[in-house]
Amino acid sequence: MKPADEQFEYLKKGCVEIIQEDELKAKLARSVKEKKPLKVKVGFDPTAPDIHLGHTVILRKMKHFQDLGHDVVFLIGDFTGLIGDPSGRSATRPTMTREEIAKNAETYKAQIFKILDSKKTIIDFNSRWLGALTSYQFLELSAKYTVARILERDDFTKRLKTGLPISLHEILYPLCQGYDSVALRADVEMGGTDQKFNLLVAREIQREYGQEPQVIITTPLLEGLDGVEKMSKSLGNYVGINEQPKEIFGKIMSISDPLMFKYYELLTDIPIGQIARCKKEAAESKVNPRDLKVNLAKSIVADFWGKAEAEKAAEEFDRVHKNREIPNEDNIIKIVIPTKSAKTKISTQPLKINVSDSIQISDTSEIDIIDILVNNELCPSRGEAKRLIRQGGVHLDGARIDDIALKLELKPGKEYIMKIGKRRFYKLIPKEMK
RNA sequence: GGGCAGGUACCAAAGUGGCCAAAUGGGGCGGGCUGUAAACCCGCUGCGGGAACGCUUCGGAGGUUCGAAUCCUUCCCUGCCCA
Repeated sequence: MKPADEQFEYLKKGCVEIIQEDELKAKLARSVKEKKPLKVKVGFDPTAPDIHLGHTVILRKMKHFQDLGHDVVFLIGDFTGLIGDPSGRSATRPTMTREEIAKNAETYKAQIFKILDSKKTIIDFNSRWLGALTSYQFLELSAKYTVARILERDDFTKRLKTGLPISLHEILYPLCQGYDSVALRADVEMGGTDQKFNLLVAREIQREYGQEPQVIITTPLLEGLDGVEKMSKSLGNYVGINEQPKEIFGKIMSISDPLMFKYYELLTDIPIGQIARCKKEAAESKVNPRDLKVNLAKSIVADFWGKAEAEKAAEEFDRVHKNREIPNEDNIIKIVIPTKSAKTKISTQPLKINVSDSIQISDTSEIDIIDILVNNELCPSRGEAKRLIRQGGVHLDGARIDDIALKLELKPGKEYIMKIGKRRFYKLIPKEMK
């Protein structure tokens, strides 16, 4: 094990706040002396098994603890998730079954080990102890804190002021999270800066239960693609780490220039000094910001998919967006269009084929363009399909389609490339049916 | 328990008997432009038919009316004040 002060410096990098620094130093020193690893707790919501770049900031920090030989607990808040997170709006959470939770946990595992060490990570569920509390014990827990102190929370105060509802169970949320730390005997808990309140409550709760309070470490919140809100799945401004390379690449390319530098800081290992230099050169037009963004996108894709995939994604992006060409074969979704030869007599009944092949067969081999769009779920409704065509968003083999009543005559054996919008490509494959 | 204010489309928010499929903003989508899926500009944004039109929408259920998001009854939900 490394000396305590060395560990401290390593861990401090990239954190927003450590409460208290001295306590962490003391804990590290004791850990070295007694050869006993620290227990580091980080909680995750069971309902969002899509890990995105925002999560990776803290996952990287967890990895650092692992590298230093400490025990990292990846805590899935299946109990707290059920009672609802106060930061969520008013939407009632659907009750999750045990199976769903287990399934989400598996999804987590499949993703987090792209960053964390699977051998060293302890995965736990807080329903294990919170679910086991008797109502008597639960009351006991709620007696440890006061309403006024809970309402100090900025989030609650705001809601109170603006007249938004706060449910009782939301008030209990921080207490439950605090009890997690008691149950785990956590030495350290990490979370985003938005978690600071909950993390602090946990310290109090631990004291109440006669434990040494945990050190809390907050990590920066990553802004989402919009550059305004924090990255979250529900806001749709996120990049999932399980997304396809070209998707990750494209999403990164869509961020604004100022945001790009923040991402450089939080999502790459490039030293701060070098980032500052790039920023300066971009401002002086010595470097094309686009190139910097390409490098960032490549670096992020490479983290999850490797260098080769990153290069491929970059080439693909250029092909489609810079040069306006047709994407690589692998990135075109293939749609089989059933047709029939004009001679064959056929009933007007739609044939039962595979779901994706649900085109209705017409009496001639002509097919309405709108049918193709709607029946294959490329558009949610006929109205929208028409709108799309009217606005010039549909191309077939490079030619813009401008007639909403257009009937296509697709010949079996040939293939057609259909483009919807700027970046959706489909290959239509007519197939003769008996 | 009493009083008051509210519940409108994906979200926020106008609309208080016909001109309301419902202003506006955000979001989303399409087009243009661009180093970019950025910024900016333009357009579209309930469903169905090519438009005229029809159908389903304004918390739920009933009712008044030729006609209701708008009026009445009742129920559910939210906030504030009083107890």
